[in-house]
Amino acid sequence: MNFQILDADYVTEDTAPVVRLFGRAEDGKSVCCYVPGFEPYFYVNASDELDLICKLIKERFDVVKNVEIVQRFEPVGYQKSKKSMIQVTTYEPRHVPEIRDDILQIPGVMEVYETDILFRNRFLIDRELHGMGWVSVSPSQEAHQGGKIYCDTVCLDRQPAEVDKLPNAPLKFLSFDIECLPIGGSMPSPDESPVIMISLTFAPAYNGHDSIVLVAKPVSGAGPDVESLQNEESMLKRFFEILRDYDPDILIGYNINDFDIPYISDRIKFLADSGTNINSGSGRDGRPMSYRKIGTMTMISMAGRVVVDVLPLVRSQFSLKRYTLRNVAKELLDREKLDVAPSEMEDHWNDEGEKLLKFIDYARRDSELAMELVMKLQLLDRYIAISRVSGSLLQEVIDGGQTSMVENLLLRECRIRDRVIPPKPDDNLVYSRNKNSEGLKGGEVLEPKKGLLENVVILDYKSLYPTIMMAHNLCYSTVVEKDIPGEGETITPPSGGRFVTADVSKGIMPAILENLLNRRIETKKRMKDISNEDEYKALDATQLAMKILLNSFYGYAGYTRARLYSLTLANAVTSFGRENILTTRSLIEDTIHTIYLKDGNSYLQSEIASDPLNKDISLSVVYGDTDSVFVQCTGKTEISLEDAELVGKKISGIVSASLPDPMELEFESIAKRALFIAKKRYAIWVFERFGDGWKDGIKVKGMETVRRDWCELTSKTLNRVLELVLKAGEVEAAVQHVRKVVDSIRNLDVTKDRDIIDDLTMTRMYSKRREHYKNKQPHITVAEKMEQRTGSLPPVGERIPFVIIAGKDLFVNRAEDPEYVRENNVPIDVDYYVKKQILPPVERILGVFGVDLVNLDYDSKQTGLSDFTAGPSEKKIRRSVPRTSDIGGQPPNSGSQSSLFDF
DNA sequence: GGTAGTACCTAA
DNA sequence: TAAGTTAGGTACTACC
Repeated sequence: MNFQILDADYVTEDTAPVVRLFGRAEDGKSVCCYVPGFEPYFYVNASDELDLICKLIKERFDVVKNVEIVQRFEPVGYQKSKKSMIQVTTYEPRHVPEIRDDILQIPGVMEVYETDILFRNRFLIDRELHGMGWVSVSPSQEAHQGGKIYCDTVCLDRQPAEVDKLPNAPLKFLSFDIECLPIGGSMPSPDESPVIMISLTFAPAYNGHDSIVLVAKPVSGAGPDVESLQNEESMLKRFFEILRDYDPDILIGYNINDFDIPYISDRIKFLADSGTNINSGSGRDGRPMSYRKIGTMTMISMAGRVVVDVLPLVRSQFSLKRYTLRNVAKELLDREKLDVAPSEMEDHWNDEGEKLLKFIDYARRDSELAMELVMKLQLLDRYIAISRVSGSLLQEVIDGGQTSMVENLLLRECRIRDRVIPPKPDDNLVYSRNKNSEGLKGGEVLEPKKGLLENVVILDYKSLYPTIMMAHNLCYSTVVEKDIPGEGETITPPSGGRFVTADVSKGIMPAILENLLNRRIETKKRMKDISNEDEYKALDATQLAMKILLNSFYGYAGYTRARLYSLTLANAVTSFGRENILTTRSLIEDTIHTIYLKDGNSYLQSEIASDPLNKDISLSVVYGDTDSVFVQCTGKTEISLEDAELVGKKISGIVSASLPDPMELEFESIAKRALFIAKKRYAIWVFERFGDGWKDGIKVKGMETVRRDWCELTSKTLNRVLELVLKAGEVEAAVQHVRKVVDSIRNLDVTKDRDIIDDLTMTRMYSKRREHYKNKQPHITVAEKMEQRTGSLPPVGERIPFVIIAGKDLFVNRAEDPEYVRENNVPIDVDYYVKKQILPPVERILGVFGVDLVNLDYDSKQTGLSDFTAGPSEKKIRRSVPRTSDIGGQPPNSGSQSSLFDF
């Protein structure tokens, strides 16, 4: 039988650990496989007298089952040979952390290694199994008789082996959402407010239901997808009954980690304290779900299943102004969330008819939306692929950061190469690392040639940092710290330090990266001749996972909480990167200099005889950031996209040939027009190959249109300006447009059109606890105002919307909650929006063309606009445009979404 | 009026 | 048992 590993843990039977692998089989059955015979261990590094220390450990600690002297490399530094170390095996996994500190106290003991690897991970790593990987268990084994297990199949196997299989098992997804009845309209609390409804959405369907809403009171006139229960107690019981019966692999919800799951858990505890016991068993081992608060995060665990809170996933993958389910559903699914306002809940709940039915349907929508987000946006595919490639369990990949996956890969490769890994650094070590961490320098950003440019070829380095590590054999295992290699056997990066060459000793990290890179290329190749859509998607997710993993190693090396932290290594990588982009620039400008085009081919001067019919194009690097170069092409005649493409490919070929393998400068795209405002701020009209033709679009980087702390009005106005300037070259039309916008704001009657508030709303993240703010911030003032009004402060991490209202006070004090402004007809600070939100960003763009700011605004007391003049750098030209003239081409937006500013 | 310090968000 | 990294622009405020 084959099944896919969803989760793993262990139980103790007769003082010996037995690993449990939970999963879903090909035939759809859920499986729990018991694996006995795997033992916990760790390493001890001591000076001399290993035999004596072995004996001491064995005598002193009765939880030690065995000690053995083994040969291993130390974690960091090039070493010519392995070292004798002690491998200590204990009876139970918990014994490892129990004795490690005492062992460190033994005279002669210097370090302990791998003392904090979770047992389930230790098992997966050593047996070369992977999260979400397929394993085969032989059919001959007897069923295991352990505990109360909610699985279709319970089996026993000492040696489950991984099998190669791409598609996922027929996984079952259950999405849920709870509704609580707030007492007096305030935030519900588990020891006061009952859970009144639970909505469930199933994929695939459960007994013919796609969704069910459980209601904790009698309901009449509801459809078949509503289950009415007598009271809260029987509803909660029913919820867990369905959960166990449906037996989902993935439990989904929106904000369930921080709300629904802790709420249910606490509510059950509260009910139990008042004498009502509910079987809340929900894991595959029949135990309840549990949660722990770690810092600001809540960690959920449920044996055998994976808990997926959609909120953090959406947060990390989409840049949105707000992450309420309402806004996310609207932005990403184009779906409306249905809501009963908290103040009306009680009224709806106490109703017997239509209002109650409406409430029920509204509740249903929430679990449907969470499910839809996961399915339609394929939110899990990438995590499943990362789990399979890195080996970490899916739950860890979803909850954790890059650390767990990088460490998982490192542990696997190091184990094969007999190299041990240190434990996570303690607070003191982290502190001392942080103190010195100013020593890590990053990428090089070239000063852009500001202004409007034409024919800019864009090239970038493919996976720059990973390829640098491979090319120069940069690794923890190659850095020279302990043993001294021979003459000429080392590489010295621009940042200093020394690394042995791959000929002397191939680095572990370069090996991992090379493997990932090659597999990614192979996966991409396979994608080309595959017609099955699911398989294509799985391969695509796999190649993306490999890309993510490739790019995670550099950051890990410079991360102060990493087990393996090396400033020398991280600095080596970035210093090669900086050197590289600078060399690339001079190679392009000084060595290549000009490219000659003839009959659809490109040549260097040395490759071609001078001929007046040739098209010569001279090159200039106008911008570059870390791994990219923007090359402006100038010629005596018009340069076509095809010409620019030839140039780009020629540059790519020449530069790549000059680089060590596998570094590669890739031709990316062509900017027909490009506008550079500052470092990290530009807009380009970009063309990319699309089959035989070209696909074009405007790409904006860093400017206000892509920033969430500017209002929508700014984005819309700026986008229009950029489009006019870049695509049509129509500066005048752009000026005209801005005037029209300014005019509209100046004449705004906010009391009449309250929808405009949406366009004037800015958002900022409430990023740290209030007491840590040294200065007042607009969004924090709003958060405080909201606290006064509703009694609760928004949680840290939430994005807070605000508008600026009229008044004489300081800016920060005039920030106000948009909802409050809408409801109370609070006047908006029109002048702020014109002078601070529209004009400065617009001027940064139009200033390039000599348009002066004063000509874009007029004082509200004046009746009209004066003519505007060119700026000091340009010739004075009259570019007056009648205010009433039409812009043309862009019909005004109509329909319910329209706004005053959609010109 | 210039400038230092804080905060935020983005590029890579 | 929380968390990959640095570079860089812009706005606001307090302060000289």
